[in-house]
Amino acid sequence: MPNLVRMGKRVSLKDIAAKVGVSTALVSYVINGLEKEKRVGPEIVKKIREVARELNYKPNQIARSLRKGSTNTIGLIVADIANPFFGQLARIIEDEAARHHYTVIIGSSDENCVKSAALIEALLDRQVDGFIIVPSEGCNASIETLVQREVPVVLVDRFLPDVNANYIVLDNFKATYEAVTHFVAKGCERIAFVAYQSSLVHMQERIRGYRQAMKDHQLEEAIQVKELLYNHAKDFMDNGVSELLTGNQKPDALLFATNALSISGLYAIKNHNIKVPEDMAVIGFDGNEVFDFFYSPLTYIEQPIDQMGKESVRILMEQIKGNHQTVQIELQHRLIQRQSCG
Amino acid sequence: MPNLVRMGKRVSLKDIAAKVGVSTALVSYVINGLEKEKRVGPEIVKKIREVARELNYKPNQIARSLRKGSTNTIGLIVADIANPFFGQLARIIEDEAARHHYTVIIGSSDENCVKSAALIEALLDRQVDGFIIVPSEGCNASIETLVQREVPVVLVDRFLPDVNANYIVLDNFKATYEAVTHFVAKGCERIAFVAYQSSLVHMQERIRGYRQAMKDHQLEEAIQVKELLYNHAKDFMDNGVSELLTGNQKPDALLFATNALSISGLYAIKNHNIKVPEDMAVIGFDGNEVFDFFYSPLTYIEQPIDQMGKESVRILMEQIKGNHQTVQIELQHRLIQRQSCG
DNA sequence: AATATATGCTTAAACGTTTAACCTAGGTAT
DNA sequence: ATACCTAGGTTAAACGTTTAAGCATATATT
Repeated sequence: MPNLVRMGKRVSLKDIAAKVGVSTALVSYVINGLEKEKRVGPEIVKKIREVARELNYKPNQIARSLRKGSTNTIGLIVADIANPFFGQLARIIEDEAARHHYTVIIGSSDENCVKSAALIEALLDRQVDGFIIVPSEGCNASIETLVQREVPVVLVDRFLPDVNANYIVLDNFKATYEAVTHFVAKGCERIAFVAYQSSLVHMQERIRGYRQAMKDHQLEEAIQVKELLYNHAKDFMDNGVSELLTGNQKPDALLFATNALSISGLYAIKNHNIKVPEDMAVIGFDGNEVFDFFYSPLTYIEQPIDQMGKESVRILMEQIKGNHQTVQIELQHRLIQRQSCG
Repeated sequence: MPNLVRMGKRVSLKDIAAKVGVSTALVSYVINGLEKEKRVGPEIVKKIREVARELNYKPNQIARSLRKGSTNTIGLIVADIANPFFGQLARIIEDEAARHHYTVIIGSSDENCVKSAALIEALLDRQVDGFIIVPSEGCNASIETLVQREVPVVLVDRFLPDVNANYIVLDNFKATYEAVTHFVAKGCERIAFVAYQSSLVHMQERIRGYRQAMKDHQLEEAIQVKELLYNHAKDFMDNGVSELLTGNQKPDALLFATNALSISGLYAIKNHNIKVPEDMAVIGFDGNEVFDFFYSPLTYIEQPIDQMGKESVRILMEQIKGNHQTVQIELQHRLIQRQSCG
């Protein structure tokens, strides 16, 4: 109630109808550009347009949504909107959705499947027309439910192998595979991989790509994967790296599996006064411009984030329109060479 | 229509009412925990609860919003959600709003007042209950309109001097003032300031703080402010800095007015092989962890972004509840000392 | 015995749209 | 004259809630 009092009541179809002296139906037709189809008289059309402008009429989307059963809103669930990777992605999705006259509601799951499920619930209650989701570990059930209920969903950045949902992801296997190959070309042999401990495919694929490449380059015995916990990555990174550096298998190259890991890792490297690339070559994942500030600018695997964002919206729009073919896309990375590999 | 077909129709109050054999009113009361107040019989209460759970009933927030006239949604307009500063801010606001059972819809204005106005319109059409806005240059009119209409608004990061709206911002004057003072303490004399060309108070205050500090330290004749255009900052930064470095007033210290400017600036500095802090001391605004990667980790002015986010939500909630006292808050910065000032 | 009070439930309007169905008057074709 | 269209409108239901108002019945008060 307070809103109505405060905001002096917004003008509705009824107000226009009253002022023009017609029914709300006619006004609705005109507002929605159906005047031909619904055969509204030309003078009336003109009058309605005038009055609508005069009263500064804006349709109430809530009412429209209730009636139409669709809200022109999509829910976007990312791991953390404060993470620049997801921030960029969100921005692209926001713009692309706007082009389709859709609004985006963003939620951060913190890679936590309980939070993720709660977000999905909340967004469903708000009747979003579809979802773009960066799925967390263990959220198979809630995504599966969405798919079952035929709620339009597109997974992005990662997918769930046992859920038959649409997705658009990077070819992660190839990405790390080529990173290792690049290291090898630069003469590295003891290449270690710092990843998150996660059953999610994107991480598993990155690990698999690393392993396979190591094998294919006859470096199988030098394989060394550090899997850190998401929540404790920062705390353990220092120890993790120390361990790596004091072990009997001291690596000459380090591959980081994500943006955040690169940041933490570079800190550790800096603190340990390790020289890049002389003592150790480094490649990161999802690099961004700031990594150029590292004294030896970081060579990194670039994801086609723009394409990922745009396509995810495109696919979702298709699904919302009723196209039920599941779409599953793998995009290719680009290796951006700087100076951290010599 | 397609939604209803696809999603197999969500269960409504009516469905529960029918199954239990009561009116929807009773169900509504029970769902909303008004069974005491509205004197619903204990067995009926139990039955309704059971059936609700059994049918997995979730209230339709759209319908509720239409009826109640409030959506439990707030609109957040930032310059660019892909910018980490705003990403962090958005994240804090998201979490804080969730604690109050509010959902946030984020829009990016690109510092463009037309876009900003369009976003405000779109969010109003969606009947948001209030706004948190990072105002762009020239958007006074649209904000003023909101205030006039008594739509709850809180400006954040910046405010508009001729609009009497709630705001929570940094004491920008003091921030740059103390940065200059810090430079002076480190022995710098020819301190230059790289800012955006903008009439917005936050920028003007930063410039004023710089100027005043320079005056107060008897360095008035060394005052040098470079004001760059938002859209061309990256392009011009290089030239701008070159100019600075070849001019007859070559500075021995550089103060950047924002995060983005620091990034561009550090690039230029790196490209020009300028030694920090020997050749030039540097202080940034809104520094974040990645600046530690610069070969000489950046000393920066830290904004209490957490407090800014939380308080903005708190103030907005007050306003939505009907408290019409305008609240205007200035927060204090912290100077984080690293190595870029010697 | 009459009246008040409490209890437990129903009715129906309202929020602002959309839209199928219906109505009316004039004009055309037969 | 009859039937039939067409143009231009109205009516009212529906979307899913919330909530004021009303209606019984039973119990308590005088």
